[in-house]
Amino acid sequence: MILEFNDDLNLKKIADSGQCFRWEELEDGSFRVPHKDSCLIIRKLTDDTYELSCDEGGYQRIWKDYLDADTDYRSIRGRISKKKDPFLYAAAADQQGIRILKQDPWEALISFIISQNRNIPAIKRSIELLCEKAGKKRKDPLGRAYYSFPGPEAVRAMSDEDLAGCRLGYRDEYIKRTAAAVCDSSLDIKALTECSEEEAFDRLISLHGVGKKVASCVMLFGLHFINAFPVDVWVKRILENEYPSGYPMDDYAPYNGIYQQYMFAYYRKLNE
DNA sequence: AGGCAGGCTTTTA
DNA sequence: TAAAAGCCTGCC
Repeated sequence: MILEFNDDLNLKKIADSGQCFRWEELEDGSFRVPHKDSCLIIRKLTDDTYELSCDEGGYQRIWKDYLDADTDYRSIRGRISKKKDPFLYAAAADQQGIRILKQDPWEALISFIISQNRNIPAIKRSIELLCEKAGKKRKDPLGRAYYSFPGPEAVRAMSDEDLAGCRLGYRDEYIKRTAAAVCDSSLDIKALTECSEEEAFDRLISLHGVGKKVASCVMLFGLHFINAFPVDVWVKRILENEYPSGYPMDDYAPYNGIYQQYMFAYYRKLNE
């Protein structure tokens, strides 16, 4: 189908933003986007039209929500004052096109446990290995093979050898225990989306291997609490270097997560 | 209570 | 060799 889309949407920027790790750019500039049991091929045609491999029904049912299409990112960017906050203003201008995807919470949880203390290429590699070893082999809309993200049972059933083959290092124990916690319902993933922000945070950090940073990422990218504000090494530097007298977190509620993402992507680019 | 040091696997640059 | 979208334990 051809999709008319008049708000911010830059596929390349989203793919590089560090919020998702399995988007793949194809030769023609389109992107392969796996999500749950589905896979979308999406390509930009003009400023506000895109070619999608799904039909209208599939878009309404799956991808509209995944792309957070009902949120007006342009107006959220428009709330930033150039005068009061030139750094954030510059970041948002440069990173215009980023959206916060509504990813699968389980995938976000495992992905961000894997992410700790590693750079993005290494994260992508481990996740790809995990999918190859425990996911299901599927075909994308172009008929090419890819692997789905394995569910909790599939991860729990992995042999130590297969898990070690994902090059997770000390994190393999975290992954194993988290999969077990979800399987035996000591963590109810589905309930997380329905509880308060505070409650969701508390439940997440109670997991072995999940601290404040990873929990915040799961909240922002998996549970779509767009006010969650993950502080990693880059954001820490931003707060120290650009906001020595304090960051106006309260003024930016409830959009702190979106603004964090602009700053994160922008600052990384500046320091590459 | 809350902060700090050291260790942890592996990859990347 | 240092750093990487950190967390855990132990210590104060």
